Amino acid sequence: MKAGLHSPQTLMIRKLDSIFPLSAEERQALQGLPVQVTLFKADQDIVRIGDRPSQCCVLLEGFTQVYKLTAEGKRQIMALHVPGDIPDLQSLHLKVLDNSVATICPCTLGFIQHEDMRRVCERYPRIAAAFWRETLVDASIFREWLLNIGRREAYTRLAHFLCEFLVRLKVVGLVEDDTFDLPITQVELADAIATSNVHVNRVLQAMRANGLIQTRGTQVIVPDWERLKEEGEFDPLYLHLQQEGDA
Amino acid sequence: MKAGLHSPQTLMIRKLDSIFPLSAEERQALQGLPVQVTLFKADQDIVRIGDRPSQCCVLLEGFTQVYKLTAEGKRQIMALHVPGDIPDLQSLHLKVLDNSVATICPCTLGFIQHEDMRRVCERYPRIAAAFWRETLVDASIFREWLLNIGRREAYTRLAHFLCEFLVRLKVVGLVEDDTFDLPITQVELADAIATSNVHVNRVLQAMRANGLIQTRGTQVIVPDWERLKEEGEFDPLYLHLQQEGDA
DNA sequence: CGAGCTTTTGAACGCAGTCAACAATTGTGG
DNA sequence: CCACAATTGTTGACTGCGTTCAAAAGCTCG
Repeated sequence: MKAGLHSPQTLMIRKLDSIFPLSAEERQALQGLPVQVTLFKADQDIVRIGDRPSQCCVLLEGFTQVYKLTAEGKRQIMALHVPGDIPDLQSLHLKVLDNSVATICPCTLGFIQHEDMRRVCERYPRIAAAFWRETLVDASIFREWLLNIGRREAYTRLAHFLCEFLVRLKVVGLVEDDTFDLPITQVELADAIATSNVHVNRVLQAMRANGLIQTRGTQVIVPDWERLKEEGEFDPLYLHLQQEGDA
Repeated sequence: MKAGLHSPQTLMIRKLDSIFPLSAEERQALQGLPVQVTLFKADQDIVRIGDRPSQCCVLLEGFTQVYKLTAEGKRQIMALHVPGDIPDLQSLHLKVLDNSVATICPCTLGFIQHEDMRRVCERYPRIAAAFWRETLVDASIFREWLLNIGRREAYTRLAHFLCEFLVRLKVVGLVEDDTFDLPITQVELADAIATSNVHVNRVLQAMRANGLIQTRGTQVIVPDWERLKEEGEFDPLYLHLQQEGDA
C-alpha cells in the first residue's frame, strides 16, 4: 500500500477530502491540476531560504525536512513531512521563502504551479479553505514542537517525536504492526529535537533498554503504544486528524 | 498614536491592506463586520485549549500570549500578539483549540463571529487570502522561534526576541525613539524564550552591562539597533512585512 | 504602610554539549 | 564479490550553560 502507487492528485484529494468532504466537481478540479513529477536523491535541497518559488511541491514518496541555520551554522529542523504533505504550501501567499526544504532520503515530488493552484482556489472556495486548513495544522504542529523543545527534557521529547511520527505515518498507511521505517540519521534526529547527536544516541539506548522501542536497521518497533504515549506526554489533539466539530 | 483610538475594523483593514491592497468594496465589507468590544484584566484566559470557539478575537490594545503547559505544569509561551493581531484566527478552520490564549496586561479585544468572517471570506476571496496570509506569517514566526529556542543560547535568544518585538511594535506605531513598553514579567519572558526566570534576570543584567539595552520600569530603550540586531542574529525576513514579490 | 508580587543574589547541582577516538554499517569501484 | 572509503553509530571523559532552591531586596497598589 505504498503512497507512490497513486496518482499525485489522488493522494492530495484523499487527504483533503478526509477532513473537508469535497464535491465531485471540486474533486475533478483537483484531478485536472497539472503535476510535474520529479525524483530527488537523499539530502538535496528542494527549495532554499530566500527563494521566490512559482510552484508548490507535493511529497509523494519519502520524507522531507524543513530547516534553518543559525549564524554559527547550527541547524534546526522545524518540520518533517510524510507522503501527502505539501512542505512549501505557504509559498502560495508568502512570496519569499523563510526556510529551506530538503529531502532526507530519496523522494518523489510532484510540482504544481502557483498559478494553477490560485485559479482552483478562487473558483472553489472550499478547496481554498481545505488548503488553508492544511497550513493551520502545520502551524499547530510548530506550536507543539515549541512546547516539546522548550519545556520537555530529551527523553520525553524524543518519545513525543516518535509518537507524532508514528501517528502521521499511520494516517497515510505507512505503519504495520506498530512498526515503521525511520530512515533518518541520529544527527538529523538531534537537529529535529534540538539536542546533540551524542545525546540522541544515549537516549535511544535508554529507550531500548526500557523496552519503549526496538530497532532493526531503520525500522522502529513500538511494543507498547500506550506506554510510549505516556512517556512522551503525547495527545494527538494538535494534529487535528478529524473535523472534530462534527461530533 | 494609540492603536486603540481606531475602530476595530479600521485597525484590521489597515493591516490587511498594507500587504494585500483591498478594493473599496472589500474594505466596506470588512467595515460592516459586527465587532463586540470587550475589556479584559491582566492574566486572564481569553480562550482555553480544548475550547470550540464560535468567534475570533482581534487584539485592539494590550498584549496577549499563546501558551501550553506540559504534564508537569511547565509553561511554554509560543506567541505574543500586539494590537492588530488576531491571536486565534486559526479557529476559523480548526474546530478545537490546541492552545490557550491569555492577556498579559489589561487588554481591549474585539470579537467577530466565525459565521460573519466565513461569509465575508466566501464572497471576497482576496479577503480570505489576506487572512490566510496572516496565519502563514504566524507560522513563519513559530519556525523562527523554533530555531531561536532550539539552537541559540540564552543571550542571543533574548536579543532576538527583543528585536522581533521591537519591529512588530514599530509596525503598529508603538515605538518612539527606539523605546517601547514591555509590560511583561521576567517569568513570562522566561516562558517565552524557554529558560528560567533566574537566568532571564542574569541575561538582562548582562545586556544592560554591555549597553545593549537600557530599562526604565517596563520601558526598554535600544541605544544601538544595529548592534542588537547583530547580537540577536536578527533578520526580519521571516516577518514578511512587505509583499516582497512586487519588488 | 503592609501584603503580595517581582526582581535580584548566592550556592550547589545536573542535564546535556563538546571533543575525540573507535566500532559498525553502508556504499562504491575495481 | 571483495576491498576500501565514507558515513553513521557508540563510548568515555571533561566541561559548562542553565536549573533549582532559598532567601533577601525592591516595587506596586489598595
